[in-house]
Amino acid sequence: MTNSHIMNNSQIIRSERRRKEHEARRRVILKAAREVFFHKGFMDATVDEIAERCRLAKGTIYLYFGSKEEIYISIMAEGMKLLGRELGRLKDIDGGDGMLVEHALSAYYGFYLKNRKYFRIMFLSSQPDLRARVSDDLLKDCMETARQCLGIVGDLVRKGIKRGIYRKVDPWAVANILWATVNGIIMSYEQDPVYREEIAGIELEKMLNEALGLVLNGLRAKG
Amino acid sequence: MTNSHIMNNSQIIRSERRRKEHEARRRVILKAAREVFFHKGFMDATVDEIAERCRLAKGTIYLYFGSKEEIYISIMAEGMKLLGRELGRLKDIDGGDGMLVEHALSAYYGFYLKNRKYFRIMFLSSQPDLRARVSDDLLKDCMETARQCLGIVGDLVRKGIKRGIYRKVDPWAVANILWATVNGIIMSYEQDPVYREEIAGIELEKMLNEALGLVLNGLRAKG
DNA sequence: TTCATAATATGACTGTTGGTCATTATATTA
DNA sequence: TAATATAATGACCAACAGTCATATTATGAA
Repeated sequence: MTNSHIMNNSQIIRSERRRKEHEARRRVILKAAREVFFHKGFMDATVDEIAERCRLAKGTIYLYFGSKEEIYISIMAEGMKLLGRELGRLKDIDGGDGMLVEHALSAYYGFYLKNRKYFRIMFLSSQPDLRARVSDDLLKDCMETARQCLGIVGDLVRKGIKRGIYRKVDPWAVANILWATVNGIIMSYEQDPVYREEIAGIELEKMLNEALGLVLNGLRAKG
Repeated sequence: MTNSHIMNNSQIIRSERRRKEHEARRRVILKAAREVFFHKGFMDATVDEIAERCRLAKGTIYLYFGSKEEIYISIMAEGMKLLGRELGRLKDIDGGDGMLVEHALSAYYGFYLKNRKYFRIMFLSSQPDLRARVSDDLLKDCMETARQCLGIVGDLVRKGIKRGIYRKVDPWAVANILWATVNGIIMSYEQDPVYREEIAGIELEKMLNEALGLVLNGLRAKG
């Protein structure tokens, strides 16, 4: 008696292969989508162009993703994981040179320079009408990655407090504030680089450093 | 001999009336658009619905605005002028109580509570594909208003430096940093209030206060 | 008042695009 | 080899931004 729910060995192998093929297709689609979205932005990109670029029919795309928005946010999820890996390297920084949060900012800024385009997605992802067309699972996944990134920054702050470099603050709150500050400044500059330089008259890197300086000054334990 | 370029008195009066009627129509359209955009967001709103709401034909809308995006950003421009007026009240605060930047944050937060929806537009307006469909004049107008708002904050910082409350910093840079910080934090919370509370576990107002506290601590002259 | 002309408004129409689904092609298993 | 399950296709549909030929209204002269 064979129960339809129980698979034999070769069936397991096969279904495993299926899963991998499915993953591979997904990646192929995402690669094409990344190129198109990075080049055109969400609004001007079309699913047809993504399909064309990876030589699949449009219908096939929708076998792998629920909506244009779902593809878009999946790319953001990728980007956040990339950032997470970069920040992960900071885990065993010990702050012996008195620098802790500085390394986090530096890593984040480095990531920005190499992966500017992901930030556009991040900023657009705050729009509720876009989020409405993205699955809860994917959104949760993004949030979890964000939480991990924030956790790394928070740990650095915690380390600094233990070492007496920083005042006794809520590391978690400070991590969130640092994160938001940097994003806010980057958003200001993304807004429109031309006008922005006119308005602020200060280069992004200098502005970030000034901001960090200010916050750090407030953060540092009084000598 | 009458030159077609020269108008007599009644013609001038009439053309003046025309101009006012044109302005009035614009306002009517903007009011309807604001309602629709605030309710549905940019992507889910339709120009047809805006037209319906102000009882005009769609074609008429396009006599007054160049694109859906132009309407959207016009609403943002309105919002920024509103904010400018709120901040304008701070101009003759003298800081006798040792509070300067605090008032700016308080005013900005108050504006946010009353006019949340404008922030969604602000965050979306950083997308280049959207900006591409907005006239340069309108974008310049927005930037000018932003500059004025920042100027007010910058003046408060300058005042604080003169009074010896704050360290000698670049008031303009600090104004930009404060502005960006608050926007960054608000964006974090707009991202998704539910998840965000889960992640940060801290209320927006508390977070803003902590951020201000940190920055102010770095800003304050050492007693 | 009447008619000609200019200014303004209209909504049917067009092209584009996100998403669907009946059909076709391919792989698997008996 | 035939039957069945799985995956891919692209013609099709509905929705929507934006257009433009036509209709309506206001203006000014006679």
